Amino acid sequence: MTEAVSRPTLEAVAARAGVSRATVSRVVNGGDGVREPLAERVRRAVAELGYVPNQAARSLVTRRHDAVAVVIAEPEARVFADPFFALQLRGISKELTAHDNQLVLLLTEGRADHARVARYLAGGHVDGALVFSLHLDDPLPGLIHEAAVPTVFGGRPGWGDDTRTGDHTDVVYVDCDNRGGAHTAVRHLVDLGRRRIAHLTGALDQTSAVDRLDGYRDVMEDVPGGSDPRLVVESDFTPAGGERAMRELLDRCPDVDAVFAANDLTALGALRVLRASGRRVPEDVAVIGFDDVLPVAEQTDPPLTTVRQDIEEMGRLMARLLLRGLSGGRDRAGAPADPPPAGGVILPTALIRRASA
Amino acid sequence: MTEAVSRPTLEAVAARAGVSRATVSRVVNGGDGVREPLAERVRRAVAELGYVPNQAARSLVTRRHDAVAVVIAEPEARVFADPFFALQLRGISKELTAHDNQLVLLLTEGRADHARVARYLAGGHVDGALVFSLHLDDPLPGLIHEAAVPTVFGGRPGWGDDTRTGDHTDVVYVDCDNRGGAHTAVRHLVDLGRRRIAHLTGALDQTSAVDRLDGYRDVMEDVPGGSDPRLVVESDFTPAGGERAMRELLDRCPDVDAVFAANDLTALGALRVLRASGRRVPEDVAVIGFDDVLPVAEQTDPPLTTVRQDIEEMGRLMARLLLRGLSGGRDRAGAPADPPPAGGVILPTALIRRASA
DNA sequence: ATGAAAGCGCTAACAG
DNA sequence: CTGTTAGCGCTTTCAT
Repeated sequence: MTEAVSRPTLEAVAARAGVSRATVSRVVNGGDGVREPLAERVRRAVAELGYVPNQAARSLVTRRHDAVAVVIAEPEARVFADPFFALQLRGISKELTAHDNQLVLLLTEGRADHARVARYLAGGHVDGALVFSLHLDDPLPGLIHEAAVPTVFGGRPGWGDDTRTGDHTDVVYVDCDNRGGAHTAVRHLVDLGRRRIAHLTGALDQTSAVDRLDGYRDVMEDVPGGSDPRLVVESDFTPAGGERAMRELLDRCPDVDAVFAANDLTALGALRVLRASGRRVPEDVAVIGFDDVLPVAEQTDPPLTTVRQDIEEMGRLMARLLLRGLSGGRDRAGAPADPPPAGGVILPTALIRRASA
Repeated sequence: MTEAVSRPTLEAVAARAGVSRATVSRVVNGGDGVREPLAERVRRAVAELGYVPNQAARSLVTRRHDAVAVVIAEPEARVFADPFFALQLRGISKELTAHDNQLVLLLTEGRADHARVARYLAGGHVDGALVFSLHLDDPLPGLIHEAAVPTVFGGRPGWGDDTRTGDHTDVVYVDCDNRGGAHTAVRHLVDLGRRRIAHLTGALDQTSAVDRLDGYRDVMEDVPGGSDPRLVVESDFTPAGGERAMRELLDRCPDVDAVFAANDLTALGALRVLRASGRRVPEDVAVIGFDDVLPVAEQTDPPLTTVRQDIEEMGRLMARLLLRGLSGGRDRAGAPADPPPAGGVILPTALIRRASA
C-alpha cells in the first residue's frame, strides 16, 4: 500500500536555486516580477526536486482551497438509477478541472447527513458549493445559508418565495426551461391529433416536476376536455413509479391516446405497461419523455421522443458561475468578467423526435 | 451567492473559556487529559461560538487530511451508463463518512488527465487513493506508484505480474470472484440441459472480463463441442456492444441455446436482439448476466438471471482497507486492528435465478 | 492536568 | 526586482 514520503519544501527549492523563498513562491505562482535568468534557475530546481506546493500551507494563508463541494441530496434510490446526476457530475468535473479546482463529493441520504454536510461547509474546507436535488421541505438550504458558503443550486429551488431562510435575492441557480419544454411536448401531441393526453408527473416536491406539470396544463386548458383531472397521475421520476402510474392511468382512462411522462425513466416504465396491455406505441398511444438521457431514450422500444436538455452543460455552467463568483468578478488575468447573474439561468430545451410520438 | 465570513479560531474559544489554546485543542480532539469542569467550559465555548477547526491549519501540522481521492478512469461512455460505479461510490461514501473522511472525486478521460491526477496525488492533498477500472495498458498505476500514495484498487489490476512498476507485493485490491461466478453461471446453464452455450465477453483489456471468460472456459472444456471458438464473441460491457455481439453470434451459430453475458448491460443488449430475432427467452435461448445491477436485471423482459456481486460492499470494503492501512494497523481507539491484507480480497458471488435462465 | 512556545510550509507586505 | 519578516490556525513537546 506504499507509505507516503516527505516532499521537498519551498525552502529546499530556494536553497537549491540560491534564492529566497519569496522568489520561489513568485515563480511558482505565475512568475511575474522575477527576471528571466533567475526564474529559469528556480524552475529547474523545482523540476529537479519534484517540488509540489503544500496546499494546506497555502490555504492557511490565502484562505482559498481551490476546491468545490458537490452536494447531492437524494434519498437512496434515484441518484444511482438515473444517469442524470452522473452527467451533471461529468460537466462539473470538466469545468472544475479546467480551472484547477478539486471536486469534493458529498452524498447525503437523509436528515442525519445534513448536519455533517452543514458542518463541513461551515468549516471552510471548500471555496463554494454546488447543490442538487432540493426537495421543497429540505432543510439544507437554510443550513447552507447559515454556513455562508457561496453556492449555486442545480434546479430552481422551491423556497425562493418564502421567508424560511431570509433574503433570497442572491440565490443563484441553473435550470432548464421545464415549463416551456413541457409545453412544447404537449403541443406536439396535440398537433399529432391526440386529444386524451395524460401526464405522469415527477415527484411533486421538486420544482422541476411542478414546472413540467404547469407546462402540461398551459396547453391542456385550451384542449376540449383537457382539464380532466384523471389524466394527471402522480409519479416519482422512477421506472417503477412510471409503471405504477401508467397502470393506474389505464384503469382510469382506457381511452388515453397520448402520454407525456415527466422524465425518460418514467416513460420507460410507461412503455412497458403499455406493451403489456397490448397497446401499440405510437399508433394507439403516443409517448413523450423528458431529459433525453441517451442510454435510456435511444434504447427504448420504440425509441423515445423526448424533450432534450443539455445536462452536462448544466453542470458545466453551474461550476462556471460558481468559480466566476468566487474570483470576485474577474477572470484569472484580472480582467473584468461578466458579473455573476442575479437569480437563475434557464437553459433552453428542444424536442427530439424519435419513434414514440 | 453569499460571501464567506471569518470564522472563530481556537484562540477565540480559548479566550472565551478562559483557558489556553492547548487545552481547547485537547478537548476538540477527543478531550483526554482535561478535567471535567474545564472540558465542559470549553465545549460550551465551542458551541456558543460555532467553532469549527480549520482543516488547513490542522493538516499543516498533522500531515493528515482526512480525505481520500477516488480515481475513476473510464473513457467517456461507460462510467455513466453503468450503475456500477455509482453503487461503488455510494459504498465508499458511506464508509468514508463514517470515519470522517472526505471524498475527492477525480474523473479522468484519457491520457491528458493522467498527468493531472498524478500531480494531485503526488501533491499530498489526500491521505490515500481508491482507483478504479484499470485497463491493461493504463499508465496510471505506474504514476501512482511513483506518487507513493497509499492506494487500494477496485478490481484486480492486470499488471500484477509484470515488472512495469517494480515490486508489486504490496498491491492491495478488492474484487469479486469473477472466475468462480462465471463458472457457476455456465454450470447452471449446463445443468439446464443446454449445450450450445455462448459467451459474450466484456472488454478484454480488463481483468474482470478475462476472468469471466476463464470461468466460462473452465466449464465448457468438459462439455462436448464446448470449445467451439465461434461460441465466444468479444464485446465491451455496454448494451450496444451486447447487441452487436449477439447479432454476430446469431450469425455464426444460429443453433445457440444459451448465452452467458459478461455483465447485465451486455445481457440487456443481447435480450433485445434475441427478441427481435423472434427467439423466446428462456425457451429457445437461456440468458445469464453478471453483476445483478437491480435497475437493469429486475427490469428486463424477462427478468434476468444473473450472477450477483455486492457492488456497494466492494466500495465499502475498499475504503475500509485503505483507512485501516492509513491508521497504521490500529483502530481509532488505538487498539490493534487486523493487519491490512496482502494482495487482494475476493468477494463471493451468488447466482440469482429469475426468469431468463 | 494545564500552559507556554515552537514551528508546520507558505504568501504577502514591506524594505532595500 | 529580490530578500526579510511576519504571521495564517493549529498541534505538540516541554515545562510547570
